[in-house]
Amino acid sequence: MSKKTTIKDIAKKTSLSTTTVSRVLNGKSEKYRIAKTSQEIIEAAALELNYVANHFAANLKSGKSNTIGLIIPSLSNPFFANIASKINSEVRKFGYTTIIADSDENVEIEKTELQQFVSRNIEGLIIIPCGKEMEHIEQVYQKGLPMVLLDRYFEGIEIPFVSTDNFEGAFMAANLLINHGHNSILCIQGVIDSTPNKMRIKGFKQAMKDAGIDDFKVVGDAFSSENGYLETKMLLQNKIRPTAIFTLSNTIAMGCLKALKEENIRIPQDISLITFDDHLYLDYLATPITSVAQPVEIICKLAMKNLMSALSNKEEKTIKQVILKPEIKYRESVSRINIIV
Amino acid sequence: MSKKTTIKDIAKKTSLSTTTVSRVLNGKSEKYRIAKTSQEIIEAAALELNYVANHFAANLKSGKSNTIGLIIPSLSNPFFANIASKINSEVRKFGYTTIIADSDENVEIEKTELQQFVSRNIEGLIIIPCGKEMEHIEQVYQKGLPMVLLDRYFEGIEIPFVSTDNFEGAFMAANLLINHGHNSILCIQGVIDSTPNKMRIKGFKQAMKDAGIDDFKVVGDAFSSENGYLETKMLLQNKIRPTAIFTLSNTIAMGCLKALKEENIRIPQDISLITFDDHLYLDYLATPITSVAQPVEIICKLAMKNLMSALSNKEEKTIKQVILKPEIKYRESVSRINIIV
DNA sequence: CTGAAAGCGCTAACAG
DNA sequence: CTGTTAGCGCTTTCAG
Repeated sequence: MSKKTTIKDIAKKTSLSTTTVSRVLNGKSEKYRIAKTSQEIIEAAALELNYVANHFAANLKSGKSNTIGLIIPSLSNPFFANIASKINSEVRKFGYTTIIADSDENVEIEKTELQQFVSRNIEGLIIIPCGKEMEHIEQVYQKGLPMVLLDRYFEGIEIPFVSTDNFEGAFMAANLLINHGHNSILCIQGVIDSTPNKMRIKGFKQAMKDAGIDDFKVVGDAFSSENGYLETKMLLQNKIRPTAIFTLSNTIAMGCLKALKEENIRIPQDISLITFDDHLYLDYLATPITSVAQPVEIICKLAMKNLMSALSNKEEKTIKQVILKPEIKYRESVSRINIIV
Repeated sequence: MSKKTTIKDIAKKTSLSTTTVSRVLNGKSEKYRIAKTSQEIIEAAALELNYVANHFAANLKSGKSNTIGLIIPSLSNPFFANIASKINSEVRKFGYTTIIADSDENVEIEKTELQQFVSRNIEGLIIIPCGKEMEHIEQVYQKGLPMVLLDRYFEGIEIPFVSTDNFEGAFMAANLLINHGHNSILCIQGVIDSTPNKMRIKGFKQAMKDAGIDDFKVVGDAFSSENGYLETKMLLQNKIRPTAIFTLSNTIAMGCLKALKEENIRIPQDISLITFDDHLYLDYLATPITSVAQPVEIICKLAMKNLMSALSNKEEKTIKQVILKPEIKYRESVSRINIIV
């Protein structure tokens, strides 16, 4: 690898000091009233020598990395990939660069990634925690690093977050099922310890309780299609089946669908399905699936706004925890049942 | 933000030199035969003071960033998000960290991201170019930075790449259509200048030519669902319709599906559909869609192997350009037509 | 087994 | 308008 050009090289070539070169190359010519001619020769030299600033050296001195870190649980989950994409373009708008890390739903990896980020002097952090632990995150937050949690958050601590009203979403979904006459419902959940999951379960159970329904079950333990597949497969071993399934994510629904298809169970004739998280593809399925949609676009924008304000006035640690309302997307996957008494 | 602990702090606290501290903290105790006791007090102190290495300072001196850069055209495209996810975990296996950038299918952003990466002293680069230009990429390559192109590449230059035989894939798809009796075919393409797109078009046209079919058309200009949607909408304005559509990506197919659904056109009764790129969801659609599947897993693994070998022996610039065979996933979206003569 | 000293490339006082 | 000087925090000779 050919050695890189440094400002020193440029200084030598132009017979100016490194300071002047640095100033010109950082757009501070105005501020220091540097001669037009100097500017020109420096810029010409930089171009000719193919100069690329050494970000590390600059950061080491200035302490500004101009970088935002984003940790998400899984890029292969379209729900998160979509968020990553949106955050990325938002961040760019503010003149920062994003570096993305994928924790693979694994706390240990999450911890490593977090350390990586800290050691890279990132200026702000957006995290969708994998949700199993929070100490490591809180510790970094307490050090004063601006941070926003997305989607998954932790209760009872002051880290800012932007999320959806998961209780409400699940409550709405369960009630939709109930109102359609369903009274035997299976709920396939995601990561058990994660706040969104807990809230969803709470909302689900509340609806059951309010309607006086006892015949329900909660199974599963991951926001993955494997989980959805396995749980559905197991369910179908029994002769007695619920009338409806409520999956707590997109990905779980996908696995559930696969199992249902393998067993030739039709939606919604044989079983009804409703899921948390919306996605384009849900509209094109054999039976379009009714979903609880989160306002992803808004979540991302708010998170960024939140983070950027923390970035500009660091002292004032305003606690900003926002919870947005979800919305039901009615499609055709929930059938109306006539209750036989 | 509370000041960070440095090795200096640890040195002071332990009454050892920064050199020794650095060595212990970098796992070089063995190599320098450092006393067990010294190791222990240093490690204890590091833990207590909550030490996190400053990556920039380390890199500035050593020149090793331990980082691989990945540039992809769009994280919101599941095909690429999936690749990002796989690359990310492969890279971790080799003890490196990935930083991901999303060019948003925009060459200008791609150029900026590339500069960002270079200035961050990344050690290797995996790029899925947005495909419109290549000079900036080649320039970085010529400087000696290990690099592999994925999926999209450029012909006639020596940068290593791993891709699919796009000609063959499109040729196979077109022939499948032809063998099913289709003789009026619309092809909706992606980014026109990109090599995969060009090769696919070539394969498609070759098949048409071989079969003596004149009634075909190529439209569109982006690997996006909007493109698929718009082109299909426009198509449906005409009274005369093709018997089959061949979309050159997943995302295009999605948009096409949306338009078809809006106009109540059934697949495959009214029109047949085949698409490049496989995806789980294609199996669960109203009509499961036949696709040309790329061996994504293998592509990612090979790319990494390629990159890692370049990383270990930099002198030997072996040119490694590999093209893998795609595979047709037969599903139900292509109907058999009886030709009326 | 340990340490002193010399920078990596850049920026930021301070000083003209 | 420009330059000198002093580091940022770490690693790496070189020298015990």
